[in-house]
Amino acid sequence: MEEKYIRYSKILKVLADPKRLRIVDMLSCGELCACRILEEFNITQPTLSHDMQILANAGIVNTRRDGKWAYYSLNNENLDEFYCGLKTLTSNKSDCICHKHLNNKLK
Amino acid sequence: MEEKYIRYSKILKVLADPKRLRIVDMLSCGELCACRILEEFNITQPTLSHDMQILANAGIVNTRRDGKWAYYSLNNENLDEFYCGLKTLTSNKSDCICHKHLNNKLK
DNA sequence: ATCTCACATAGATTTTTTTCTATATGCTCA
DNA sequence: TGAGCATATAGAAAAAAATCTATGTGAGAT
Repeated sequence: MEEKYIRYSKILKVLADPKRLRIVDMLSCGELCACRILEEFNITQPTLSHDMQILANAGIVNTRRDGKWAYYSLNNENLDEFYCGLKTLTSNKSDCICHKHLNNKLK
Repeated sequence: MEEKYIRYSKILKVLADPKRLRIVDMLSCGELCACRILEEFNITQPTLSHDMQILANAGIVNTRRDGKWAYYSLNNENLDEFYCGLKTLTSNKSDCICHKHLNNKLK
């Protein structure tokens, strides 16, 4: 199996969970503290910690430690690259919104 | 949990498998017969059949039966909607490549 | 220094997913 | 009609993921 399918499927797997998806949505408008995220879910703290690690390992979120608090934010660069690449992968090549966007940028 | 997260995560889960992702890539340039897809993988026929059902149930591929052959193609309408919605979901709202694209189309 | 609070880690259990073998279905052609 | 082929379904086994309880760690406050 080509490496790119494995790479993309790993990120997809990380996003393929309702609560992780909701976490990403919550972070889409800015950084949040772990305790703030936890408030929104009916899960235990270790479960959230585990999920945040999964998101961080996949390069989807950045982690920042401040004293005893942990702050998370989206890694937008990686996310955009992922979306673009995924769309390219599964679109009829040479007619990709991603390419159009990049081309516009280059003009 | 809001319904939209569940809905998107179901589709993400379906795509979160290297071989299914590769199948989608193979189909991105046109319809293929099941037997043609099977040639590319080291899996048994029932495994492929199962995966194609998963892809079809998620609305990612269309199925067409012709005699004893099964043909599959991408459901591009659903896929585009999915990409767009996912990007919107996880992007800082009001600054979405998807919106820009749609706006351009409308002009 | 020690207590508390926020978070991380370990380990176990349950649930879900993958993928196989065996078999059924249903079409086509001699 | 019956043989052969492509695909689907059933059921089981194995692998992976989710999520809990218990406990560890490290920072800040008293």
